[in-house]
Amino acid sequence: MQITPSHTSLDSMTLAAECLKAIAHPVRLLMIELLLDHRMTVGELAIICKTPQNVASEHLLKLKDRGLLKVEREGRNAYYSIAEPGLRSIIQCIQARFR
Amino acid sequence: MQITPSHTSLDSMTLAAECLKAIAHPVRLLMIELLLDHRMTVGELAIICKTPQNVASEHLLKLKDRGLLKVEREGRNAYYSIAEPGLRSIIQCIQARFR
DNA sequence: TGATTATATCGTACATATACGATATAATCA
DNA sequence: TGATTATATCGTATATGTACGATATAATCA
Repeated sequence: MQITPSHTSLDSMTLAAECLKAIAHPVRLLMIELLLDHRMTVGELAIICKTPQNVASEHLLKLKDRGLLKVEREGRNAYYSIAEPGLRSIIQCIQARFR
Repeated sequence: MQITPSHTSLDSMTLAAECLKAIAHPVRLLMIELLLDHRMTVGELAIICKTPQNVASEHLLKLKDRGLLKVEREGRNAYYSIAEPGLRSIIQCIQARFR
């Protein structure tokens, strides 16, 4: 009988915690929720989330750096979209609890 | 057609973000995962999570203060258990992605 | 080319989170 | 009662996160 969790257990918890920390911000949650519908530019997200352009950009880069979002550049626009499919189910859980 | 999200949208995102922040820590994630099976004392959780007693206590109090855990005192033991049922589905999503 | 637009980056001030050691509280035991 | 055990709390040093203003980069337009 195993009582003490394996090392991989705490390791995977660390990975999961890093992902959750990236999500755990009101603006970033709203961005993810919006991007689950369709890709959007930094400017669009900034306006909808009522946040300055550079702050929106920093939030999006943070999510991208952790592999949760991806970006496609077209001209001077940057379209962000979901890169991590698992986000949908997590957001669904959160919506089920907080709406 | 509504483009700008309602105030309640950002408000509910703030609530959700606070909950996620509370969860977003390797030790607290592991604690929640363990408590989904059955209640445990501070000391048991501290040993299993390989963390000092006072640190474990602080993590548990943080989760309790946000309504995610509850505590039952019996003698000099404090048994913590899940208070927020929605935790189970969130942890399941995380396990599905990070195991 | 110069102006405008979209996005990214940088430095920084401030807040929050975390871990730690020491100690307090409170129940139980010898 | 005094010692032990389980838990909680406190002060603090350090790290991390966040927002902001200013500015850089890079594409497009007149």
